[in-house]
Amino acid sequence: MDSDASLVSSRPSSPEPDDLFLPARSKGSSGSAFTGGTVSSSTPSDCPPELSAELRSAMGSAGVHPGDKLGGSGFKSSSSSTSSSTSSAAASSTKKDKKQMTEPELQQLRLKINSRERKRMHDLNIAMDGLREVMPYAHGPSVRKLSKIATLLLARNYILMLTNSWVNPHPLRTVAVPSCLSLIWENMVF
DNA sequence: TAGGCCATCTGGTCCT
DNA sequence: AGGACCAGATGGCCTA
Repeated sequence: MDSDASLVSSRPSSPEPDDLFLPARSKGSSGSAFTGGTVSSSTPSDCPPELSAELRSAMGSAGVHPGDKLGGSGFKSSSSSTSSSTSSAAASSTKKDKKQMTEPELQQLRLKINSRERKRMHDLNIAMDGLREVMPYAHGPSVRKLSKIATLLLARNYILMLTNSWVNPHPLRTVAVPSCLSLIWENMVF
C-alpha cells in the first residue's frame, strides 16, 4: 500500500537510556562515556579541535554503516485485530453506528483513520528529526540517527546542562554554548 | 538467533 | 460527530 514512510530508519547502537540520563561523572572514571554514536561534525566552531579529538576517541564508533537501509516499513495487512480485544462497554453508541455501516463504508472509514494516524506519526517523526538536528550529536549520511528514546533523553540532558550553565556560570562557558558531548556529560550537574 | 527499534493497524478515550 | 491522542499488538529489518 502507500507506505510513504521514506524515513531512514538508521539507528545508533542503542545507547542505554540510563547512560543518557546519567552524567559521565557518575558512570565511573572513563570520562565521557557516550558510546551511542560517532562524533559530530555539526558545530565544529563551537567545539575546540582538541575537544573534538577527545570526543572522537571517547565516544567511539556507533557502527557506521554506509549502506544504511531505507525505511523498510513493515507494512502488514489489516487482519491483525487481536489487539485491545478487551473492549469496555464504553463507546457503545459509536459502535452501534458503525454496525449500521456497510462493509465498504467501514473499510473506507478504517482507511481514513489509518491514513490520519500515519500522517500523525510522520509529523511526529519530522519533529523528532528536527530535534535531532539541533542536538549536539553526529549528523551525516554515514552516521546513524539517534533512536527516538535516545533523542529525547539526550535532549533532556542537553536542556538541563544549558539551563544549569546559565544559572550557574561556569568557567567553561567561555567555550560559547558547549555543543560537545564531552561538555554535556562531564559538566552535568543535577 | 535474540533483542532493539520501528512502522503500521486498531480500538478506546478525550477534546473541540 | 469527527479528529487527535494514546497504548497495545504485530511483524519486519538490522545488529551483536
